[in-house]
Amino acid sequence: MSVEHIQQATDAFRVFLKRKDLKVTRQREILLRRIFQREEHFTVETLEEHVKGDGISRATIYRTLQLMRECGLIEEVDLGDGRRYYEHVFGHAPHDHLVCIDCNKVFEVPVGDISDLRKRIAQRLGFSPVGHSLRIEVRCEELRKHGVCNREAIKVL
Amino acid sequence: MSVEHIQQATDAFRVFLKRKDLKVTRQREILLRRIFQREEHFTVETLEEHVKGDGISRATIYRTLQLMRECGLIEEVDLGDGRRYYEHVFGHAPHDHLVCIDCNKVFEVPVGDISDLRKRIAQRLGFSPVGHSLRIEVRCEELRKHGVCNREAIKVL
DNA sequence: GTGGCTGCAAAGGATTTGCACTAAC
DNA sequence: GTTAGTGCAAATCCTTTGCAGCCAC
Repeated sequence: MSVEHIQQATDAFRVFLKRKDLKVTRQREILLRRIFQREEHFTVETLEEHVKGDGISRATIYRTLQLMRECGLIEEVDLGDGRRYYEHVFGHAPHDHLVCIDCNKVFEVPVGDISDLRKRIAQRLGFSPVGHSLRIEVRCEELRKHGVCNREAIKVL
Repeated sequence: MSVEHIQQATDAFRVFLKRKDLKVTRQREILLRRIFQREEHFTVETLEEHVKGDGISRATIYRTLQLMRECGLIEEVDLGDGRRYYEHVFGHAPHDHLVCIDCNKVFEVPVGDISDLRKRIAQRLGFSPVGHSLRIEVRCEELRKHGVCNREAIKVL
């Protein structure tokens, strides 16, 4: 994650907070930095790991993630295992997820053609699309045949 | 839901159970019938409502839904509110969901073009697709402009 | 100083699990 | 009869909330 993107996110969050008469606190700044420094996909649990030692409670993590979502800095991701995953939005192109149900690896694919598709689908019903979440489930052929999968996940959780 | 589809589902479930040396119980048969008779989208909670009086515990519902999922009779649906929804698979064409973030109505749209798309995406990475989940978020223009939405949801939860 | 923020611990809600009893085969 | 299934209640997991003290502004 580039320094500029972290800065961009930090600024956006500060502006958002000010506009809502909310405060820029130590905890909020640290969480934002950690999220944009280290992680692509994360859960509350992994994030808590990564701020261990910074003295930030889980309650604050939940509350802060909520704010960042409202601010549009992070998004919820459905990876199909029931857990709540997030990813930050700056610094990587929008993408969808391909999840292997054999080896559980997660691959990211550019949104590409789905943009047109979702627009067509929404317009057919008279709506304007504002977002989408697409998860494609796949199986490794290698795994099925030889019991191993050598394919590297583009992003491993 | 047509009688033939209920029969088809019942048979499939029985075969599945036998093959795994599991038992065809009163509870499993009732749950299957209720699911295929009445509901398109449902949660454990609504299902529990619909078998009230049949003496089936919540634990059994959870355990049975798990089996039906393995059997391929029902699927989990992501409607984006964190709750776990299911839908049965027989008797209606595969479809995706379009969720209005203004009025919370849910519309179903035929899978159509996404089949090709997901195949292309999966094959680009060397996988075979086995399923997908697509949720498109939209806003009602009417609601935004006039504070009301007269559009009928194709399937309301 | 004021009003929002935080940590803590308790509460909530959904789902899972251990166990003794019951039912399917 | 044997083996799995069920109901119940307890346990677990994740998330939210109430409150007293703390910190940004």
